[in-house]
Amino acid sequence: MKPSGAYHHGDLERALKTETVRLLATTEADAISLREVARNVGVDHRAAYRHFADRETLIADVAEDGYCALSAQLEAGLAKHAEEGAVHRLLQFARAYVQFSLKEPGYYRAMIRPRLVDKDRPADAGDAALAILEREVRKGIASGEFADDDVTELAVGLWSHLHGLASLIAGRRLYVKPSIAVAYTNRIFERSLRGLQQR
Amino acid sequence: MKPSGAYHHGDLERALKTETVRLLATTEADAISLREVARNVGVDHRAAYRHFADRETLIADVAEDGYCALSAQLEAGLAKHAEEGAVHRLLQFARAYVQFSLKEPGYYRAMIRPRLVDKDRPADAGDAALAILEREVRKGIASGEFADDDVTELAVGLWSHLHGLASLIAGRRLYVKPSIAVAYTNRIFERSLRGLQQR
DNA sequence: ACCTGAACACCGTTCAAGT
DNA sequence: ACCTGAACACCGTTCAAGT
Repeated sequence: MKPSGAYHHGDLERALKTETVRLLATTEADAISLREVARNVGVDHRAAYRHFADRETLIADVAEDGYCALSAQLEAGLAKHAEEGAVHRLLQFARAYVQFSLKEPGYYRAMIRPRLVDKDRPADAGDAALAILEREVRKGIASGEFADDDVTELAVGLWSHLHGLASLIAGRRLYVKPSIAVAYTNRIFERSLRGLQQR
Repeated sequence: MKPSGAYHHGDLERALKTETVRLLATTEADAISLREVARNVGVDHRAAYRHFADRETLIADVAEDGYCALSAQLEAGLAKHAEEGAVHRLLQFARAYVQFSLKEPGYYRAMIRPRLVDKDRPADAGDAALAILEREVRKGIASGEFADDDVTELAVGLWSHLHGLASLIAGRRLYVKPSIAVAYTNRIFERSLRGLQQR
């Protein structure tokens, strides 16, 4: 909190997004207000409109940042398993995804928010993260580990399963002890993955 | 809309829930207000507090009704496949689940809402729907169709996958042409299910 | 029992004005 | 450019009062 009357001097956009993530870590998106975010940053709430079109855009921008961070984590994890087969790499992908959802609940909650409208949106960071998954699935088909089905359909299948698991936990609709959550979800994902394999 | 000044005469609780479902069919939960629901029903917004503790409870009660309706649909579908094996029955389960989410987006949106707190809640209608899935999985293990793993873990795995698929669609984060949505999600679920099978 | 008048402390958002 | 004073039309919720 800053003394009022002073300018924010610095990256207000960054500060507002960071505070939003901080609040989202413990609360759902509809329970936080633009005014509260601005108040906590020490700025009049109308200052936010200089950086974001509206409340929804603020959260959408946070989600975008979150998807970028997730992609980075996914790639970092995969880089450590460069020599492994597709199954191993996808299990690593799942581990990184779930870990991200647990360690960054603020970002994750923004990322899984329902979209209010299906607008003609340009490809976003969420698509980029899904593209990583598609790439790995494609490798698995090329290596003969997976059956030669539609790549997008396979990727969407795995993506939706991870989304389902992590969002049930993030939305408090499924309780899994945090200490075992990664192992638990990985066993489930592993079984799901088995269904893709060549037999 | 009724002329103001008159009593609602009738089941106001039912009327408020029905209107909430109607609004949720096209809008997200945080975009509808208790005042709007009451206004559309032709009643002062404070009348709602006679029936629901607060706005959140209204939506939670709608969700509860939705889970009851879903359970009924699931059982009705399964009843038509009484003689089939567990795999077939679970595919029927998946079809009924996805169909419900598509035909009743208002109920479904209420059902998948994040919980605001993890309170010590009594077993609810959502647990009952999951219990149906557990029962079917148990049958599959008993018949030797599925490997003898932890029943709850297997059921949570399938449940989360259906939830992930249907909620991505309901939340407009995944677009699937409505005409092929059931077939599409069923293929994905079938693959996931394959991972549970004895080999 | 069921409903509302009046009121409170909040929202998101806009416009015109300050530095 | 970046920020705010004043204002508007909304919220959710409570309390005391009407039929």
